[in-house]
Amino acid sequence: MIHLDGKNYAEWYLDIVEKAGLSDKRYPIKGMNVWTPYGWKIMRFIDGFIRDELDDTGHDEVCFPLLIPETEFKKEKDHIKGFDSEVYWVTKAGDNELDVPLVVRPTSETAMYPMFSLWIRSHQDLPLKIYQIVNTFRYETKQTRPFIRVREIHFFESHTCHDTEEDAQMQIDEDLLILGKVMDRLCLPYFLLKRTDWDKFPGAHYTVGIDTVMPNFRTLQLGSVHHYRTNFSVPYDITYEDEGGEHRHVHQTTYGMSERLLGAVVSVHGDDKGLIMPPDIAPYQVVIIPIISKKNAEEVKLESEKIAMILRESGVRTHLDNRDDRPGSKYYDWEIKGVPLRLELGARDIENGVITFARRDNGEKGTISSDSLVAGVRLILAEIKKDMRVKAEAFQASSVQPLDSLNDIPERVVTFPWCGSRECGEKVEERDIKILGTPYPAEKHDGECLVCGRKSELLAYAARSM
RNA sequence: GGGUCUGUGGGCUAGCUUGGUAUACUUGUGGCUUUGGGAGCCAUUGACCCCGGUUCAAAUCCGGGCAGACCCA
Repeated sequence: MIHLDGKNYAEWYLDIVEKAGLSDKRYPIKGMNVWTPYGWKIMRFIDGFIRDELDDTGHDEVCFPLLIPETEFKKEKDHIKGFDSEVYWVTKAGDNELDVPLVVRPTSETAMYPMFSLWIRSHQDLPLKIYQIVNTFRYETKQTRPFIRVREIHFFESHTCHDTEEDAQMQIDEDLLILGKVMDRLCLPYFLLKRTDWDKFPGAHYTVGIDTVMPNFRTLQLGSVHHYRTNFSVPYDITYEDEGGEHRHVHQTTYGMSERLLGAVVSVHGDDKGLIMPPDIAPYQVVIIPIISKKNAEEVKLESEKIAMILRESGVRTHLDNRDDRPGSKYYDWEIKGVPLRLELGARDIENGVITFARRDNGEKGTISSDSLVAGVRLILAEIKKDMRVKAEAFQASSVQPLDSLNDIPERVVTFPWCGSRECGEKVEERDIKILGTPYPAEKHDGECLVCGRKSELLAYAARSM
């Protein structure tokens, strides 16, 4: 196993992804990997939380076609410019060239919006709130990496239409509440930063990026929330009739996050022994290792089956490792996979009426009384979740440093006063860091621009990004 | 976007300079034995990325493709 530190994080990451069975990257297309069972189970839990939260806030799930006619794709000019260089095209069917080439969706605005214009007629149809969980395709030319930079991207995208800009703005507030709930379950801290004008989503009025810090102090963008105003509804002719009989363009938002969430879970929580899964998304929250000797094989086997059954019936995802193998070997296997809590049951435990436990996150060991098994397990899982969050938050907090001079840029997330001009922003970015944006919601920060010295009210965040 | 390097059983790897029988470890399978932190012994399956060229002969040399890793912008 590779030791994890800031320098060899990339190597560690690839090793863990393979050894934990999250993904098989031997599929013979660059950037397109196979979701293997353990990784897919985790992704399904993440998708499930997103689905629950979106359903609870009145979004409806849909599924749009993968292919988009070139004619629709080209309607919003900034949008095409942003994606032109990285879309896949379908130009042939059988032996025939297609009259209208088809784009394989890099995101679904241009697939959905022609339909929105049919669906929406009156203010009573608003707000329209839909989402889908699908795969999208982008022809990445940079180095690919499982979950973090891929060409086939598993993500969710929600799209909403509103009668007013204010209502659309309220949608963004709701999106951020949903984000908070999902990230709590993943034990992931994050920054919300309003992107610079030259870095916002192609076609957006503004973009809020969701970023988290990786062990090498680079930032990873996990997703984003966009306010489009009427930038798409005008070219796609999405209008509604208001109470007064006037036809108006809708205001739109989108919100999306991808499989990078899993990449972040792996990177932020993992250690030298492998993954550490947050209990909420762990395919197995508890693994039971029977400690068998020749004399008591039957008794230990029966007792461990009983424990597994009790836990399962109480809703704890439990795996009983019955393999004919040494206990130590099993410990290593499940540590790589990051199972939050290990229970061991042997002759000693049965005699004392207890079960031995070992926490994956901090290595702590102890015993739980057999009488209070379920309550004890629940309590420990809750503590693990809390401790994982606290630890990850402390790391993120420690990764941020104020920047005093452009001549000496630490390998950290840096903050500095910024006048907001593109000119000054580009001078900073010439130093090999990317401006991630300014805090969202906006905070007033009085200072003098680090570049030009003019009075400034913005605090900018910048970092090397993945 | 520019450059460097690599591709050998499921995984990792030797061999390549100097062309001729492909190495170790691990995993898998069957058996014996063992079980509170990666046990041991025996048997056994399994590979030279693809296409073309040079040659009596190519894992090895040459060209192209595909895939991967690293460095710089």
